[in-house]
Amino acid sequence: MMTIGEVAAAADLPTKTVRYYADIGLVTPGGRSEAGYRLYGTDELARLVFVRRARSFGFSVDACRDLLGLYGNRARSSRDVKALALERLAEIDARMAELEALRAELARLATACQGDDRPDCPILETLAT
Amino acid sequence: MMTIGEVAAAADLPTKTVRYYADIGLVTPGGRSEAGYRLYGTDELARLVFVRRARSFGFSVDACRDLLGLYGNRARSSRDVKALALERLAEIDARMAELEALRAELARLATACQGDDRPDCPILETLAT
DNA sequence: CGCTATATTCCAGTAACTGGAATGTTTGGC
DNA sequence: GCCAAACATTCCAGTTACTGGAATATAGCG
Repeated sequence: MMTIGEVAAAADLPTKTVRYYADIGLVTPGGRSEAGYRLYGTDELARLVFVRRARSFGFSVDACRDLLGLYGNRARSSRDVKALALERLAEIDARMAELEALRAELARLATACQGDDRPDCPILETLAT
Repeated sequence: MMTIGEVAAAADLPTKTVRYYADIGLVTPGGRSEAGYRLYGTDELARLVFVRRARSFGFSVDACRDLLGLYGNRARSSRDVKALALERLAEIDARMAELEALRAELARLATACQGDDRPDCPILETLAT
């Protein structure tokens, strides 16, 4: 059994985050010491690492909850996992399209702007009208 | 002079948002009615529209504050405006690169996943190890 | 006058933590 | 055996940019 600091180091997560995950019931400690310290086993460590990876893929904490459920379910179907991944993929695509449009317009404006001492600026003009 | 509802409609912003902008000192009303109602003139309306546009370009509220300062400053240099735009552009680029990498990896995993009744799933395996 | 729409302030919640304070526990050295 | 350092606990507040709702006051119309 590891204390929170040990498991946090092992999972490469801030201690604060591990405590937060415990608070919201995402990854709860295996038990508590007599003094009330959270104690984690290798199971919980694996779950913490799993969550860190899933979060790095941009899955929300709620999606991580779902993924963890599937992770720990031997009777799962890969269909359900794939569905979550495709959902996240769609989110990414939507966001990228949005950013791309924004980027193009902003780049156009920045190019049109002289960027000198004078006050005239197509960027401000566009925002104003 | 317009009441908050009127100016919000004219600026195409929720009333709540206009009040919020007043609270944080981003766009303050020109004055108050005897009863304490916020009153806005065409100047403030223009500023609200300006902020809505800048926000839609993804500028943070703080960046909007800077942009508004330049907008209302006849002695500004377009260099300063352009700098803010380029900064935002760099943010967008960074975010897009991040999303692109994420998307590629996630798409790879999703493709490798059968998505059937069986539990075997390379997505979960990747997250777990 | 009364009804309805609109205004006010204040409080709480969102997402996912992060920082800090006040306090309790464990551990290692001397 | 004691003390200090390191680590743990809980709780509160702050972050971003709003949004929803409650309790209350005002305005405009018939």
